[in-house]
Amino acid sequence: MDEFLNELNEGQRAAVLYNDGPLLVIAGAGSGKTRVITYKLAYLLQQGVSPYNLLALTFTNKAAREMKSRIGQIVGEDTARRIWMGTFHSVFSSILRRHAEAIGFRADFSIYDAQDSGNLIRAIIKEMALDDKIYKAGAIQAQISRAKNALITPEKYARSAELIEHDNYVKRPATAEIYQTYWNRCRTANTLDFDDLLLHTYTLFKKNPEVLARYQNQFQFILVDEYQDTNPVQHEIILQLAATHHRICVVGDDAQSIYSFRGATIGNILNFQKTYPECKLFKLEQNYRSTQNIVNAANSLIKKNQEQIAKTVFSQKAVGEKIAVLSAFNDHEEGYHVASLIKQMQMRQNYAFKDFAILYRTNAQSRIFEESLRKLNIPYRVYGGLSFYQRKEVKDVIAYMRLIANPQDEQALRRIINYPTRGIGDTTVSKIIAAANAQGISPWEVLSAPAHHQVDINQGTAKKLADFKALIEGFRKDNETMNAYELSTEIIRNTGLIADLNEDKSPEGLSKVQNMNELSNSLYSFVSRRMEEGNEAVKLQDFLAEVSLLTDQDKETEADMNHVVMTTVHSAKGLEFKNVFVVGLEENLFPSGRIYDNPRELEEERRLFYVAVTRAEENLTLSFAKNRFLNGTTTDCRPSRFIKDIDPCFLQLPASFAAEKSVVPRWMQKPLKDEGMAGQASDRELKRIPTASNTSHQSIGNLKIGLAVRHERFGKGIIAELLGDGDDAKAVVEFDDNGRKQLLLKFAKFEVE
DNA sequence: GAAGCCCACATTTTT
DNA sequence: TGTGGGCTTC
Repeated sequence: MDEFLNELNEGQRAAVLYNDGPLLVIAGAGSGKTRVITYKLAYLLQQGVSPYNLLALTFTNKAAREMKSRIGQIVGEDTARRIWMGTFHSVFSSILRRHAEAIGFRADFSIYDAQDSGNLIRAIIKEMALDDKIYKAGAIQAQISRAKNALITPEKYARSAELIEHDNYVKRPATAEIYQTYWNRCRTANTLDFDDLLLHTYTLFKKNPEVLARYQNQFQFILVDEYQDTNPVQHEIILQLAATHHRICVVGDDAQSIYSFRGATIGNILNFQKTYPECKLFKLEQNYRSTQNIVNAANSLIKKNQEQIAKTVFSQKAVGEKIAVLSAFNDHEEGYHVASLIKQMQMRQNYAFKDFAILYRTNAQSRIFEESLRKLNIPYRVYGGLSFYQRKEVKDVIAYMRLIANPQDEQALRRIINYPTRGIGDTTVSKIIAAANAQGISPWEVLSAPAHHQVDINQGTAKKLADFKALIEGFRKDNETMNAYELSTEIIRNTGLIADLNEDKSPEGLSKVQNMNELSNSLYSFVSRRMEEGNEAVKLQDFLAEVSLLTDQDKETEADMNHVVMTTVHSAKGLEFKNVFVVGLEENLFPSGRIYDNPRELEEERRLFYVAVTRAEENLTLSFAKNRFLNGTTTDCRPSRFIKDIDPCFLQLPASFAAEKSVVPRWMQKPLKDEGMAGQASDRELKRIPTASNTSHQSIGNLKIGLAVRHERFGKGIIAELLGDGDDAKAVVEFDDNGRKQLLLKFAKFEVE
């Protein structure tokens, strides 16, 4: 049964077998980190440790789930399921629910997501009559989050000379007061935000030694994944829990620390050996993912950073191809190059579409690649952007659930008190909130008995409030007997939510209905899964506890997907692809233009690029454009310094690509402003051909007259005419439902049916 | 209360 | 360019 240990290399095995004290496992990119973690936990279980005594913290629910299932294959599902494994937030939120009273909350507290926090902060700024041009909600929110991550409560904040000075300096002296108000309001609303889940855990342990002792005793062995991305509170909680036995294993790669903007401190991993002087260090340096060229190029790149733990990552795979560098005249050409290369490699080298990824620094860059891929009929999927759980229609349903579970929830109340419309306007809501604030109670309490709380409203409004209250109370009653799925069905039907959406016949409206159905399905599977696991009554509260901490990353991926993946480098962490295109490698884009000359941030950007480079297994292509349309204007761009950071012996500017460039269809190019610009373009083999406007064509690119297309807004249609060239190229489409429209190809959002 | 208009704004986002 | 928020108007 120990044979799984044979599947490990020497370094991995050593890291798995050592469990007598603190250990730091530095796991280079592609070095089999997950394997080490899963085998270590499996090994401990085999050694007779109870799953109940193991705590494993991951950064996504998905990672936890995958690891559990792999451990399950070695030691059995039942055992694996009992391990305390999950994200910091999910593990500690369940601990907090057990001890909610100790921190002054009730066990049914709700969780504010970033949007809820932002809305509340915006409301507070408004209530305090501060200038929202100076007091930007986002900036205040970030400041509060930073404070919480650094264990600074509002009281501490107000006492910190340094912080006060900082706020005065940035002309936001009221920040401390906003923080305090925000804190109080969360308390009244019986809600915690993401940062609170950690900060209150820390406080719970600090103020209640007997509670801490219980968990110290329970968690005999603690393992933390992605340690390079932990923040100070997380680090402190780990120290608290491991204080008695020091059986703590942290795993990570300092070279892949890319979340400092969210409070992560690379110092946690860099200084781990100082925190625990008796700590053993294990380095996993063999990369099983990428060719030698890619690994060596990545090494040469990361060497430019100062802050790092020395390591020598190596690959024993083939030397492989050199890293291709593509230069494009502009962003559109870059899109075309990448798309046509993908098509070419897919056809000639037998790659599947899912073997390709396009990675960029900012989400906004995806659009042009979408256009280019669509034009070449390449299936793709864009990851990132607005997540499922952040969609309005989904959040609305969840807001009802939250209010039912916890009527004090101010943000949930605000969201739905007048949606669907029931005649309770802003004036009334403001009165209620003002009264609630004045009396230090929740808006729900005021709303429940307006007359008793000095709210001056007319009879009509009072009736409407009473009806709303009755609606929610009715659901609360249902919640006593129904399971989460049944109740959600009631909510969707009886509030008029679905009726409201059904009014909207536009494609957007349809997709909202679909999303609501998807949410309903997810409730159904949640309830059935929990019942299979032996729970009898699966309540709304159970679903909420989980759903508040879910992200799109946690959604199951379709098994039969075969599409090019497009995503930001941040979200690509942990993924791997045979062929990777890292695009937009220009100064002020990657590295971001916002870092100015801050060397720390430059190093983080470089690590980000390192993450991008190390996603590739076989082929890596870097591309940049000389001109790019950014924030509403065309700007000149220079190639990123990061390209020069890679030792040139691993790079290649292949001449063969030059031939491709002349094939760029004119309608994919941006028009050149004048001959001078055209001259600049000539070295890119981009010939300018005088454009005749509105010439009729039989076909442009893959578009032909008579072809069926589907437009995002206008629906299905047939191409009737193709006109013009370059930027002026248009398709005249006869839509089934919307008649004849002339669409500029440059912008047109349609795909070939 | 909803639609329409104007203006400011524009990294990254595992929870 | 595009989006989201706030304000105006009916």
